[in-house]
Formats: sequence, structure tokens, C-alpha cells
Amino acid sequence: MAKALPKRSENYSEWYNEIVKRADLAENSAVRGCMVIKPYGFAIWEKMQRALDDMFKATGHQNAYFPLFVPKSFLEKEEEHAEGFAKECAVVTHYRLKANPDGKGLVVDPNAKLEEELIIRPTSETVIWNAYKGWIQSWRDLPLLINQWCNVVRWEMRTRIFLRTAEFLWQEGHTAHATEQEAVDETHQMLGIYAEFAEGWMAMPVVQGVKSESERFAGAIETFCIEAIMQDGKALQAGTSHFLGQNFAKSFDVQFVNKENQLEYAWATSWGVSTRLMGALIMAHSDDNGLVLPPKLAPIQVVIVPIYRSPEDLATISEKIRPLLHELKAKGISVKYDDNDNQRSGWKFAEYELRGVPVRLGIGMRDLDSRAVEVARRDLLSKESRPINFESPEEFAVGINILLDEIQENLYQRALKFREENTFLVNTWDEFKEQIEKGGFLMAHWDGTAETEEAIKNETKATIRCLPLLSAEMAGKCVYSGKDSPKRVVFARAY
RNA sequence: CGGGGCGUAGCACAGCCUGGUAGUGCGCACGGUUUGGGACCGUGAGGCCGCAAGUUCGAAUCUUGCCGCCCCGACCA
Repeated sequence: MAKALPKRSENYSEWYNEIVKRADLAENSAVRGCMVIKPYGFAIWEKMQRALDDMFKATGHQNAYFPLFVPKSFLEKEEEHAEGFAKECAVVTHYRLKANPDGKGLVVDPNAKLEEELIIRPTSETVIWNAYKGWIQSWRDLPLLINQWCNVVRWEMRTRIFLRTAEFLWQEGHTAHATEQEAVDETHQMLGIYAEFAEGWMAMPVVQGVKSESERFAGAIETFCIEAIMQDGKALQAGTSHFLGQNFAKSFDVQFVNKENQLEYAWATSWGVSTRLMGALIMAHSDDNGLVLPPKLAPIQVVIVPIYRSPEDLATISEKIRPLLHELKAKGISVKYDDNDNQRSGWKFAEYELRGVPVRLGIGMRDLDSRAVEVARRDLLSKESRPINFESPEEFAVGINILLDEIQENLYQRALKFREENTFLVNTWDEFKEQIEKGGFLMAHWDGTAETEEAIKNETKATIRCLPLLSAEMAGKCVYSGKDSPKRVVFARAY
């Protein structure tokens, strides 16, 4: 028997790493800080992409593709942006290798030095706004609503699979608008889409809010985010949407003629989510038996495991469930019939549990006789026997569809309850220091200064996750300095 | 970059202290018995013991250097 997973309560990060490995989602590669996303993990990412992409398209965005390389001079143009990213850039300096004159292998050819270094994009504002200069002349060219799916590289000192890797996959939307209001509206719209995706598809409740100045994206006027709570009480930033003002338009000289025939700089937004969402998904729902996937993102929603002794029995079961398979597929359910003879049923039960398949159907000879199917749900780890007409299983399939919806809803409600139970109103500095050690979201007053924010971070490792958009405005006194505060903000330790 | 740890079969590790035939478990291959919650027995394949130099009759084991990885910090729009 294979070893049990480490328990969440005993070693959360080891539990996380083991799930990623054992559920066959991804593995660390030979390349420092970079992961290999395996087929099962990538299938989940593809489902995320599909759902998000549909939402982007439905709100008028189009996909495009821009270069991997950013000339250093581009990155330099927006000062804050450059400063923010400078410390984590991979830089291409040469374009050729040659045989090592001193022996074996290859060396960089010193004669092949690039005139200008190329940065492997950590984000694409600069390349994209450089291109936009040629695309935008008139107010009629706006808004420009573009998204790209790609990889980016940020040379982080310490990496964690899915949560912070040197290279990661993401989408980055970059829009240009004729008015400030339109750009602000876009920023909010995309934040709303992220929240809708997180809650509706990932079954993960999020707090929508705005970042404090020190947590703001380099080069942005305002950064909005969705913040989720993980099962260990730490926060995870799950998506960001930035209002960039005219900063990049000015840096890249993107001007248009407005309706009054005056030259004006374009207004910008950018927004992104990444493969970090995979980490969020794992940590939001999974348990000590392995991954738990919400049905809407599960590559396999229903697995059917035949239970048999002889090859004849297997053939009988396979034949008998054919209408059921057909009916489930017709309902748009992604179903796998695992008739692999190399593993026993008990092994399969454990394996699909580890992989988070929402619903498992067990069918053996005695079920055929009694016209029943064992239905197991992953979220509750419960089993029940459900009647079925094997010849015309429509009714049964409808029931499975309803069950998938129930599981999706249950996961969301469970995660929401967890967040509520781990969100605390904190009024004194002593309470704050005590609670932060236990984890969770701390709703506390803050005087709005970077000094206080910094001091709290240094003393407790807690950061301001966001100033929530939806909150009853209640003035109070800063939990640290005692100065006036207009409303509570969310503090937490974060990934 | 600072602190700690580790490199031995595909994976996880023992052996090293005290130098002398390279081992265990999982996995893999084949055969058989099994099969309603990770089966069992038998047989077998698989190793530059991270790399290099040194000590020695002899090095996985001792010494030195190098390389790589992991964990804890610093860093993290």
C-alpha cells in the first residue's frame, strides 16, 4: 500500500507539495525554479483558460500575441515600472554559442554580444504599449481591448510549485481607452470577472479590494485585487486588475485625436491571472485524502469503476453500462470508464480520490442484478446506492448532473464558511499580534500611512491584503498607531 | 548572500563512525493465485555510490576542492 499523504494539520506545505506530486499535476523540472505541468494538471489549467477566455470574449476582448523579449530600453521608459521589475529579470546578452576552445562543451561566443540586451518579459506593458503607438491615432481606434495568453519569467529567489515559479503561464489583458472613466470602468469590470470566475468556477470565495500604495503594481495608479484565504489561514492574491492612468501612454507617446480634435494621451488598464490559480484551487478545497476539484474545472467529472472477477464479468459490465456512458456524455458530463485490467478496483478508488474526481460510480455484478449503482462523492467522501435502469438511464443521468451542481455549490459554501470562521475583527494591537499567529483575515483599522504598514509587516509578517471594496464604512482608530482610520482593511500573512 | 541539510538503481532511503562481495522498500518485467477500499507468492532486470584530486595494497566509506539540489532567512509588481 502506498504511503498516506502528510496531514494538513501537521505539515501544510509538505501536504501541498505531495498533492501536487501524487495527483500528477506537476513536478519540479531540472531547470531551477521552473515546473513541468503534467497532462492532468494542464487539463485543469485548460479548463480555467477556456472559462476565462469565454468571459473575456463576451466582454469584447480579443486575443493577440506579443514578443517574449523586451528590449532593455523599453523597460526603462516607465520609471516606476522599471524599478519594480529590475531585480527579477532574466537577461539575454548573446545570440550565439561556440565549441569550447579549451575542451569539451559549448561556451558563449564573446563576439556574439547583443548591441542591446533583451529582457525575457516579466510582464508586457512596455512591448504592448510600444506597439499600440502605431495602432492608435483617433478616438475611433478606441477602446482597444486586447488579451494575450503567454508565459512570463520573474527571477524569484525562492520558488514554490504553482504559487511562485520563475516561469509561469498567465493571461495579461492590456486595454487602451479614450477617457479616464472608461479605463476605470474596465478595471472594475475585469476585477468583477475574476471574482466571478474564482467563486463560480473555482468555488473559492474572494475579497475584492484595492491595494495599498506599497503593494501597488509598479507603474499603476491603482491596483485592484481578489484575495482568497487558504486552509492554513494564509492569504493568496488570486488576480489583479490595474488602472494605469496615462503613465504608459506618456512613456511610449501614445496619443490620439479626440472628438474635439485635440491630442490626448490614451488611458490604460492591465489585468492578469496566472497558473498560481492552480495552487489556490488545490489549497482551497483539498483534504488529507488528496485533491478535491470543483466539478466545473475537473477534467474528469465522473469516473466509472467496474468491479469484477472474471474477464466475462467485465465484458458484461462494459456492455451493460454503454447506454449510461452515452447518456452522461450527451449531458455534457466528462466521464471516464476505467476498465483498465492492470489495477484492482480498490486501487482505482484511492487513485481517483487522490486526483479529486468529484463523482465515482462503482458497478459490479451484484449491482447489475439489483439495478443499482454505488455513487460516491469526493467532497463528502460519502457513498450511496442509487437505483438505475441500465437500458434507459436518462433519469439516473439527470440525477448525476444535479449531483455535480450540488458538489460545486457545497464546495463554495464550505469554503465561504471557512473564510467567515477565519475572519476576525481585531481592535487592539495585542489582539492583533495574538491572532496573526493563528492565521486568518484580520479586519483592523489602519491609519493609512506606509510607515505603519511597514512597521506592522516587520513586527508580524502580516501585510495589508487589500482595502475591501464592499464594507460598511465605519471610522475607528488605527490598531497600531491609534490615529484615525476611515475603515477596516484586511491584514493577513500571505503566500 | 547568511544559516542548516542532502547527493548511493526510475523513486524513497540504509550502508560511511570503525576502508575489504553495494543493500532494503516501492516501482518495473515474467509466471501463478487473487479481485466490492491502495492484494499476495515466486523469479528476474536494473548502479561511474554527484564530479575531480589525494591518502591507502584496497575508497560509497577517510581528506581537500568543485558542482548540484532542498529547507530556513534576506527578496517577492
